[in-house]
Amino acid sequence: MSGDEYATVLPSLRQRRRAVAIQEIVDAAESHIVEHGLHALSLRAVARSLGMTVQALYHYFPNRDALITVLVAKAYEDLADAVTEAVGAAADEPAALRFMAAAECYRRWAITHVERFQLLYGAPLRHYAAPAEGPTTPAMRRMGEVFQREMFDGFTTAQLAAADTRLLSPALRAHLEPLFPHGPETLPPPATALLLSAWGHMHGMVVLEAFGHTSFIGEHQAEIFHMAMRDLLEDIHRRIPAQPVGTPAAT
Amino acid sequence: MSGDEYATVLPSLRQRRRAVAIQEIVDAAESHIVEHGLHALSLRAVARSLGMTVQALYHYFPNRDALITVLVAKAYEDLADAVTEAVGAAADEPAALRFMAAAECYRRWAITHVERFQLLYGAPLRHYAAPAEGPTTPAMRRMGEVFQREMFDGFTTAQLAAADTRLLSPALRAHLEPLFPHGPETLPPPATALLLSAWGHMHGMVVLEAFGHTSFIGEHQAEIFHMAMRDLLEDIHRRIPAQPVGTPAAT
DNA sequence: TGTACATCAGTGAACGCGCGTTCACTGATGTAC
DNA sequence: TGTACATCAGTGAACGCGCGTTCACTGATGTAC
Repeated sequence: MSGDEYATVLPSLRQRRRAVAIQEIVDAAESHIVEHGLHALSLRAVARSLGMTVQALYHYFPNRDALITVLVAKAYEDLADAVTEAVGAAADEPAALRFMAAAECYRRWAITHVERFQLLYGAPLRHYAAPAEGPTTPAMRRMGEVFQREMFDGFTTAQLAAADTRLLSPALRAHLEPLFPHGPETLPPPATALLLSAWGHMHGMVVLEAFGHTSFIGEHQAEIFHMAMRDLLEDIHRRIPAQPVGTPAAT
Repeated sequence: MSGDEYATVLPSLRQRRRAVAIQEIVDAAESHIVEHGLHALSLRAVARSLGMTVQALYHYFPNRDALITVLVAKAYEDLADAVTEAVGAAADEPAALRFMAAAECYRRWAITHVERFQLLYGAPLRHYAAPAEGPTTPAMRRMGEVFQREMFDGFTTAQLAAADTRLLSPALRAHLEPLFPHGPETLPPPATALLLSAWGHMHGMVVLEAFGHTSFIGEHQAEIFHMAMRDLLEDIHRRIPAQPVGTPAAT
């Protein structure tokens, strides 16, 4: 191995400083959002809180939207990480409890990071248009797969394919079919529909609470959410037909 | 009746002009939101589209927030009106269909008026803080009562009070008890919890669709929403115990 | 190892923009007598 | 009915603000020979 090759592997002083600087900018931007609200986010504000001039930021991000794109991506990652970790921490529990842990974590993350949650699920930003990167971001997909796994744990693909969601139109079936490839298997359309409904349910309760529309419930939000999620899981399981005798269930 | 009293009843020319002007300003603001997005709303923009100077607006609204407050209130009213009307149009149908009509209408209004829906349920606006006017605005309450009526149609208060939502903590029961006075009766806490869960479910699916987070489903959003709402109603009814023999059901 | 050149991080100065809000003023509408 | 005054809708001019972005420049870091 020659020195040249080292050069391509070991980052130079400049490269390391650059990485650090980018990290600092992103961190400062997040702190600024948390402290002053999403609407107050601007390149100038970030530069100010770093003790730099605005122009310097243009060495790291070509424009404001590029910074926001990074913030959005990171927020998705952090949320997905939190949910994944919550499920991991409950790995020894039954699937129902793992699902509850994931849901509670989704809620807690949203409540704790309202501003960043807003960044993800509030109204689209001022002039910012997210770069279309396929149906969902990788992080969203990751999180979706966690919920999918815990919600449908113990059911075979055949069972899921037979889940009662009344007449799924053939067109809808065909559309959902390829959406969720998941390891070797595919999530059958009826289960995809149930998953979307469940996501909507969870997300709706969380978004109403996080954005202050259910403040009249006061401190009992957690309890109502918990109850709703437990019922949700139960109702979904009720819509999946029982295991035909002799067929082994998936893990 | 003297002329003086007429004067207090019949609006003067100035008063009529003023009413018209206010109406025009509000309309222009709404059009502007629809055409240029919520983020672009400003007094100057509204004045511009009316061919006025900004300062003139200050004769009608003390500041920007006052205009926004009116827009928010009107959006709530319009949404509640739409839902009420949709239910009215299905007055002859069974309650389940009336509920579906209400839900579909909620969704349709949100999709059709994304920007105004954003005004209500997106992230809170820039520096705007809604004037706290009790737990909910009258319009929200009105809409809530419509959903409540159709969801729980045919069940007695006693039945609703016995709805299965597992252990509602005594504190939560006590908190929910006085929240929804409704005619002579009160909505029992378990039913309130179910109503909130249902609202979250409906709202979540709508908000995800309206803000573009489920675009990968394409044109089948309506079908999935419909299915989810039908299942929701069924599941909620399943959680309300059957009528004890001999007790007449409420209408 | 030293030297010439390229790359990069940062600054100072400036651009043009749209914003909410205030002030002093004019002319029309309304009111008291 | 006419007159004096008060109220109100609107304008012109201006305020100070924060914003994204560009340009020309300096000094430090990296690279080729």
